[in-house]
Amino acid sequence: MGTHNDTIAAIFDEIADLLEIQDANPFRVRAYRNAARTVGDLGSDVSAFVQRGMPLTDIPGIGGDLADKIREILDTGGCEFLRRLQHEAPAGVGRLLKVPGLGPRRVKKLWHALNIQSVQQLMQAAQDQRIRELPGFGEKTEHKILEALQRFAGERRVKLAVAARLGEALASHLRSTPGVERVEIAGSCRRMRETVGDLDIVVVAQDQARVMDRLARHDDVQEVTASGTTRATVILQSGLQVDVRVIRRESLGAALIYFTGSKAHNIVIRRLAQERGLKINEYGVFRDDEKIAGETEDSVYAAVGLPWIAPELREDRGEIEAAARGELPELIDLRDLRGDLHAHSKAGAGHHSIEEMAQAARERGLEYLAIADHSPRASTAHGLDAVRLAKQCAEIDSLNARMEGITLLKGIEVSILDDGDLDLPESVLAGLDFVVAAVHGGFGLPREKQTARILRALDNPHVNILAHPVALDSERETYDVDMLAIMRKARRRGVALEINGHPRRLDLTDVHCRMARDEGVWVAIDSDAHSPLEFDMLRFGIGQARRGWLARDKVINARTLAQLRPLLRRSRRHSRA
DNA sequence: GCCGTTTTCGGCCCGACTGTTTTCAGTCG
Repeated sequence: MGTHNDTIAAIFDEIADLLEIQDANPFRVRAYRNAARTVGDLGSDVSAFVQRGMPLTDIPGIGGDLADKIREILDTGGCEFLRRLQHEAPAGVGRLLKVPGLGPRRVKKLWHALNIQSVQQLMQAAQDQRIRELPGFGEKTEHKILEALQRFAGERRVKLAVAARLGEALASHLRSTPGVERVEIAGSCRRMRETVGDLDIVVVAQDQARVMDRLARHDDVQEVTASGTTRATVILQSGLQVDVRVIRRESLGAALIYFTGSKAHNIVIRRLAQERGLKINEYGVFRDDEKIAGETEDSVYAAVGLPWIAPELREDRGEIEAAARGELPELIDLRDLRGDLHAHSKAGAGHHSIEEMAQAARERGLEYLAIADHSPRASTAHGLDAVRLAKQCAEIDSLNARMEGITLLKGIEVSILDDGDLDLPESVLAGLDFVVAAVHGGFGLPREKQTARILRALDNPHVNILAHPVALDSERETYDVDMLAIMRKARRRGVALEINGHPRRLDLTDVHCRMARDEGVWVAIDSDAHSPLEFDMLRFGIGQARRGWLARDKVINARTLAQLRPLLRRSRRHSRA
C-alpha cells in the first residue's frame, strides 16, 4: 500500500469521474475504475514492479495503455491525459458525483445549464430553487439533493463494530416479525470490511409488506427514503443507510451472494455464468427460463464450477482464480485461537484486575493470556517502570499458582523510541515471558526514519511481537513506513506482526495481512482488550486476517501454549545469532 | 480500455426504485 499506488488510484478514479461526465464509453470508465481498485489493493508498491523489470500488464485489468499511464505517473508524478480532461471539466465537477443521487448525466446537466462546478455552488443553487427549473429535475429531486448535501459532510462510513451492532439490533427486530423465516446481514459488514458505508440485510419471508411495515417501525429508523414491494432503504438515527431486501427461501443463496458483493466479485461470477450460457441474478441461476440453482450459496457457486468462497475473500483479488484451481486458503477461524497476546489490566490503561481479565479470557475458551501493559514513557496510560512491573510479575506468578484452566504470561507493551531504542532495559525485558513492541509517538517522522527506528527495534533480541504495525488509529492518520522492509526483517528475526482487533485500529490492514501471508511472516491476532468485554474484539481481528487470506498455521496464538513456548524461545535464540 | 480453448473485433452483469415522464431515464447497489 505504497504512496505511489494511492496516487495512481486517485488519478485513475478522477479520470473515470471526468470521462463519465463526458458521456464516454461506460466500459472505458469501468476499466479506469477497476484499475484504480486493483492498484490501490496491491500489497507492494507498483514502482517495485518496474524496478524488478516485471511487466505491469501482468496486473489484471492493466493493459498497454494503462501501463504507459502508470509509468508516466511514476516518472513525472502526474498524468497528461488527466490534465487535458481537467482542462475540459473543472475538478470540482467530478466531485459532484460523490453526492448521493447525482450521477454523470445530472452532474453534466447541472454544470452545463447552471455552471455548477462545486459542492458549494450546488448547495447555493438548491437553496435558490434554481435546480427544479431544469428539464428532468423537479421539486422533489431538488429537495433530495439538498438533504443529501446536508447529510453528506464528507463520505459517511462507520466502523465495522458500530455497523455490526446496529445491524444486529435491526436484524433481531425483523426476526420477531411473524412469518419471517430468516434475517441475514450481508454487504461489506458480512465481508468484515473495516469500515462500512451502508448496511445490507436479506430477509426471507412470504409477506413482504409486513416486513416493510415492521422495518419502518424500528426505533432506530429515522427516515424511509425508498420502499417498494421487495426492497427498501432507510436511514438510521446515526445517519447510517440500510438496504433491506425481502426474498423467498428458494432464492436465499443467490440473494446473499448478490447482496454480500463485492460488486467486483459479483461481476466476475456473472461473467463466468454467461460463458456457460447461464444467467445469475438475485433470484437464482437460470438457463433460459429454467432455474437451476439459488437456494444456497453453494449451489450458485457450483453452477459456475466453483467451490463456496468465504465472504471475506469476495473482493476480486484473485479469489475466483484460486477457487477455480482448488487453491482457496483454509482460513483462520475464531475457534482456532488458543490465546490472546495483548491485553491490559488496571495497572496500566485498563480498568480491571488481572484476575478479572483472566477469568473473562478463560470463559471465552482461551488457554493463555499475556498481560501487556504500557512501559514508562506512556505516562498517560500509567506506564509501568521496572519496579511496578516486577510487582505485577509476582502477582501473575501467584495467580498462575492458584487459577485453573488458564495460564497468564508476563508481558509488556514497550514503546519504541524515536531512535529505535526500547523504553525498558534489556535486563528487565529478559525477565518476561513475552515482549510486545509498538510505536506510540513520533508519527510525523519521515518514511526513512520511521522505517529505520522500527527495523532497529526488531533487532532487539527480546521482542516477540510488533503491535499495530502502522499505528492505525481513528484519531489520527497512519504514518508512512516501508512495510515490505519491516516484514522481511520480522521474518528473519522470528517476530510476529500483530493484527490488532480493536475497532479503532484493525491494523495490520487486510492488504498488509495478505502481504504478510505472501512474505511468510508470523502473525498474532490480539484484542488489545482494556476490559473483559473487549475480548469480543478478537472477532474483528479474525475478520481482518481472513480478508488477508491468512490460514491458521501462520498465526502464533492459534498454537497451544506448549506449541507457543518453543516458538518464543526460538525467536530469541534466532535473534541473538 | 481490457480481453480472448468460440473472438485480435466485438463483446463487456443485472434488476429495483424514483421522479417526471406520458413510456422511461437516471441512479443505485
